[in-house]
Amino acid sequence: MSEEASNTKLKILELGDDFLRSRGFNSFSFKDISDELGLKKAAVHYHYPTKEDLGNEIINKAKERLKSFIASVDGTEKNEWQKLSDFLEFYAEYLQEEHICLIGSVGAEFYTLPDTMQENAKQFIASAVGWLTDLLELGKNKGIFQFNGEPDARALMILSNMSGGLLLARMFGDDQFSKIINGVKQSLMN
Amino acid sequence: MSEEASNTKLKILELGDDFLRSRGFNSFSFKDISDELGLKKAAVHYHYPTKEDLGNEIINKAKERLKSFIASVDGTEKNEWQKLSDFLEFYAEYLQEEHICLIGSVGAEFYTLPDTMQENAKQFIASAVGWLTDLLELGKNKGIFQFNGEPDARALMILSNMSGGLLLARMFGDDQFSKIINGVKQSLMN
DNA sequence: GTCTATACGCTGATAGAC
DNA sequence: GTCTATCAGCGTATAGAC
Repeated sequence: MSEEASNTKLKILELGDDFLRSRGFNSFSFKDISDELGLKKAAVHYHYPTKEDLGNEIINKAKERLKSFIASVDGTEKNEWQKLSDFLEFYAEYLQEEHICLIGSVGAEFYTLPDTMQENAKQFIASAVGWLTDLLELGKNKGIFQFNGEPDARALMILSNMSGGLLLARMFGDDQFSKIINGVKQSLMN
Repeated sequence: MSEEASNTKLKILELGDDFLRSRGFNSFSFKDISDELGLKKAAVHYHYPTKEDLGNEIINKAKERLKSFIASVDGTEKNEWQKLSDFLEFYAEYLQEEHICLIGSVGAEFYTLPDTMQENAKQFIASAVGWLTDLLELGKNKGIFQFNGEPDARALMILSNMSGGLLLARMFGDDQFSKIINGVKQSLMN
């Protein structure tokens, strides 16, 4: 039935997302996906004709995840400090599945990816930078954050801490990522 | 003659290093290398029997580069601030060749790599963390750096800034990396 | 929606001639 | 040291049956 069909499509997408962020785009294949789901490669191609299609849907899904996060946090009474803390936790959760974020997975192979994926990923990450920049600026104006320099430079620093931190955690353990999160928070207090 | 032979071997190594840090380990092939050098795949296999061999030599070369950097800086009158500044510049130079560092390139595909490469990369990056930690500790004790928290947490933060910053620079331009470098310096002054 | 069958180039790797 | 030849397997992708 059509419900199961769309269930397959969703499973493919989720598995693709898993593979992308655990191995990299060029290190998984449609066969990996079909094997894991107990079907044939052709079935995967039915749902996502090309790997580029799948890749873009994975990025689109990440955009939605970010949108959901923002909605879940901006529509509340939380102050800027709590929102930032939630944002950092959003990244920390990746560790549970041994994932890195799209900055790392897409960035490392950036020049090998189809143009549409490069553009799509840029948009996604730019919106994260934008939201974080606004948060930092507002929080600084309110006196909740203390830091020198421009909010957008700080946003880039924090995102590099998150993306780079997830990479380092793979080699040196999750506790190293915790140190980075604590360091980021500390850097906004003093 | 044997000089040209070892020249080929060196060219393969340098090209492999270039490919690894611009595309990723699973996104270049022996054919890419042989094509670029105007020879056949078999010739590449003669110098590096397996891709794993080549990969490990690339990492070994990175170890030497780091060693050279440290030697060039620790054997001088430079103070800790200047050494740190040189270290950050060491990363900034990657931008000229559109490279990322090994934390990014190896980290993103970490679980797909042979065990020997994973171990080798860990060693390399651990030694960078170690040197930077010592530098930060010494500089803090001398009053050259001002920061809260442990030196090793700071070292991880700075390395995540560098590795993540190189990834972000691919998407948003080299000037974004400059902002991060300035931010890192600022974070050690206030 | 999923299957079989097929296409064809690329992959890492080896054997043996020059 | 480099070559030709060859290998088995995998890569993305398509055509057409069920």
